[in-house]
Amino acid sequence: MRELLRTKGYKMTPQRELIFRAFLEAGEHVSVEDLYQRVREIDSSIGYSTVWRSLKLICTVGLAKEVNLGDGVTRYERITLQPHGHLYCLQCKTLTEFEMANIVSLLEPIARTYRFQVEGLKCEIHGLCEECRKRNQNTDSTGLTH
Amino acid sequence: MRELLRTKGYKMTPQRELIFRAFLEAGEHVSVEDLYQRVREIDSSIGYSTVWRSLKLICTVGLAKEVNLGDGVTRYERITLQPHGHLYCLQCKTLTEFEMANIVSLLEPIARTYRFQVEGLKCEIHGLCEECRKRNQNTDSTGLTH
DNA sequence: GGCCAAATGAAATCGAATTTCACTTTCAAT
DNA sequence: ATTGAAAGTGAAATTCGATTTCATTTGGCC
Repeated sequence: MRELLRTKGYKMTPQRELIFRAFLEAGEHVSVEDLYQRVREIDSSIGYSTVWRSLKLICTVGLAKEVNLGDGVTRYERITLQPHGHLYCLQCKTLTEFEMANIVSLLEPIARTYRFQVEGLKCEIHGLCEECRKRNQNTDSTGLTH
Repeated sequence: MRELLRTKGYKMTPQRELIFRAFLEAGEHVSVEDLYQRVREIDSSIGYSTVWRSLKLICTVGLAKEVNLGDGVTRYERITLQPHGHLYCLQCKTLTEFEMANIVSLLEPIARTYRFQVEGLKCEIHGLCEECRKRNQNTDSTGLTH
């Protein structure tokens, strides 16, 4: 880790050490706020902006990327070898990943058709997860709250 | 239009008349700011919040939906019969649509596998469009500015 | 015409993201 | 080990789009 940073001209610090570890140990898809809370349980002197900057840095060195779902909160997820899409529950905000290699092989020809240089592919299914649907049946019948 | 609103309990007003028309005449993918500028060229007394509320209303009555690309600006696009994905140029921010019926037929089984009730499907290709790539060759060699 | 819920516009507020700034720390070159 | 320049830190301030508030006006049904 220290090496990875150094080769790109960044310094290792105790804060980064802690934040990077917390990020890797956290499940997928943490927001700055999520990680900030986790980190401050261990060292409450670490500032929000340091966590924010560290997450940006983690992205810069290629270990993670931002995920934006349109709910106003940016999440960060580790970059994985195989491309995946997201099932996003509009109610509980839970993210589930699904394999999308087969979809990628459809998207790439499309990009080629439009002479587009691909930097990233994204596939999302927004809706209601099984748990939320069950929960809704026991309470109201509308499904969504807004 | 007036009827569509009335049946859902909304009133038609001169402002809405103008904003709705401007939205339909505008190309796809306008932001609130975009539409506000267009509208105020015709009637500069119309407020930003009215434009914002009208776009929300257009979504509510089912004529448009929000598109979020992670660049901090919400765009609105007319709902079309056939599902489409977006080619999003990270440099000039231009959106191009592509047909994705074949991808939808891959996504639906996935949703079913996860017992997910689908509310919306999204497919995006982020990258550089042909124009921007050409433009970059004539200036710098890095490609992206940040 | 008259009512009254809905709509409007300006300004205020919200909240996440990002920047500023004074101070501290890292680390490569002594 | 020392040190100085560059990078990093934390608190607070700022930014900026989205959203709400509120006093006032308006649409459309009686």
